[in-house]
Amino acid sequence: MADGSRTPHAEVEEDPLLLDLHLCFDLHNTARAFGDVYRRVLRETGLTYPQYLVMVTLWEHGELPVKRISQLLRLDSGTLSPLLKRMEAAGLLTRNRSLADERSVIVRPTAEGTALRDTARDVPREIHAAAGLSAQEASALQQSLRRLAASLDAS
Amino acid sequence: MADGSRTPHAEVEEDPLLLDLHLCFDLHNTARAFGDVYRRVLRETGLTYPQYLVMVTLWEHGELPVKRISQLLRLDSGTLSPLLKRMEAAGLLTRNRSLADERSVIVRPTAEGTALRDTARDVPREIHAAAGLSAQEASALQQSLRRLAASLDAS
DNA sequence: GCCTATCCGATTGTGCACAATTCGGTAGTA
DNA sequence: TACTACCGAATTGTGCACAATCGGATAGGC
Repeated sequence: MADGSRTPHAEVEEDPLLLDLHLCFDLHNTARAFGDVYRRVLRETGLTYPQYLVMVTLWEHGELPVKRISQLLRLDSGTLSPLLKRMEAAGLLTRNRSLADERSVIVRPTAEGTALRDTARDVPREIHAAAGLSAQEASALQQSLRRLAASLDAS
Repeated sequence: MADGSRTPHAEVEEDPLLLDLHLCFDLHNTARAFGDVYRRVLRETGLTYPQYLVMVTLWEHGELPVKRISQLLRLDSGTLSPLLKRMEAAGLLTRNRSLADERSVIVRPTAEGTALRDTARDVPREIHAAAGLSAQEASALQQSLRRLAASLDAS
């Protein structure tokens, strides 16, 4: 923000929007707050949050086709293509056409990308600490969010 | 999406990310689902979700300086400036320097912008129906989200 | 072997989020 | 009055989300 108005929930509550907007609005605000925390926590790694998600999937699964990453992270090809190119330029991964199916592009972490896992080791703990939720609270919130998302998707 | 992979929560659950990521991930997915619904519901109005938020504040408050809109909606000037210009070009509002303080720009809905309220009349109800939550459930979820956002902001 | 439907990725264009900077305007102070 | 500190919008640049489209590749039916 260009000024100091990022102060947590100050002016908004005293002058609320119409009631129906609140839920989606709070959802966005919370996502934004998460974004701020991830930005700070990931600063050392040089990754953005979506890029961190990609690295986590590569650390967990090893090489993956773009299509699979898209499914796992629900990221569009229009998002993934330039994102993966930036990460390739940063030396974190390689992109190569599959020999078996030349439509498919296989993404593989480089040694540098794999090594970044050590730098990112504390990220989960720091995020968890910042959220300040118990495992039960987090799980309950997840349940609510998933039910809501399912309902929205189904509508 | 370019293909049919937007199917609600299919492949993700069978092959989960690390546990710590889930909460933020579900948050993003739910925000995305809300985005889809708002896009559909707002299609008739020609507004995007952030633009709808601006119109709602103008319908509620009448004319407002940009700074106030920024505070109410937590939108950055780098976001608001081009957004308001597009809305001005669409004939929904006017932007004029305040006579009292020429640093300030006052945003006013046009007649067309005010009339759009009728077109958007059913938006709250449709969103509520799509979410499928009782008032209690929605309120509880809001509480959780606000507590979480506050904790993240404070960290 | 050929044709067609389908799949996959990349690309293009628009809109939003955030950081950093710029610039004019205002107000407080010497 | 002149100087300075601060304020408010706008701009620039980067990155992500989504829609629409294209072109290459595969597989199935004939």
